[in-house]
Amino acid sequence: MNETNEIASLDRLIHEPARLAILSVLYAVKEADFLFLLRETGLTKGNLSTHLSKLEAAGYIEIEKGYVGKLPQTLCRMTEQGRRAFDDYRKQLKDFLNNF
Amino acid sequence: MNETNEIASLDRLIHEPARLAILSVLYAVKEADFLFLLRETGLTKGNLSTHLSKLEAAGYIEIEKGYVGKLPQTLCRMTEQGRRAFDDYRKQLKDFLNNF
DNA sequence: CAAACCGGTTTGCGTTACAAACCTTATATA
DNA sequence: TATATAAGGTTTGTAACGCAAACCGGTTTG
Repeated sequence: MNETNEIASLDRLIHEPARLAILSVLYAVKEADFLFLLRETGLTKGNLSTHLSKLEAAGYIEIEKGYVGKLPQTLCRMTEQGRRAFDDYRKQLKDFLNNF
Repeated sequence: MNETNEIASLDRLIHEPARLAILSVLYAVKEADFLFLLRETGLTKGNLSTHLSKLEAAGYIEIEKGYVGKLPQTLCRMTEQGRRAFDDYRKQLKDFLNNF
């Protein structure tokens, strides 16, 4: 019935600005390492690390740990599930904005 | 420079879905009492009460306590400051969505 | 071989959102 | 007249959260 009410059902995992920033990057590039995300989002390392873990736990991204030369590298990419969730989220937001 | 990065600067007081629901109602009606907001947002009483207090503390809404007959009544309306903040928030969101 | 650096993770802490419990006054019931 | 019950909110308790500082294993530099 009430459109504005549906805002309450927003996916809070995505709604968090830090995660929104991460997902925005991953949505566009399909693969990004930790340091790239760090620069792109402006988050601190600790913060980025925990947000990535949450997104992974939710099944929204995949994390692949490897090495580049002798240095560790954390590679991230969005899953199909993540892509769908992000699409849905943006649609909800768009619908919400259209009420004004 | 980076557009997606700006999502980090979203007003978190407004960004919270419960408060977003409250503000959406108040933006439209200009004056609403506690019980109306309760029905309209679907929040619990405790929750609504604390969110209203936060919005008031931020200067985004005004709260006027009075009586209707012998029953207490809490009347809420958006301030100009709140209206501007809400407008800004929506604009930021809209800009964000336009990146996709 | 110590110090600084790299790529992250974990810890500690203040803040938050939430609903249950509670409060005050008013009305209904027995 | 006691005593539930309801109305309209507020306060309390608690688990989860977001954040940056501190930390960690390994590598390179001085």
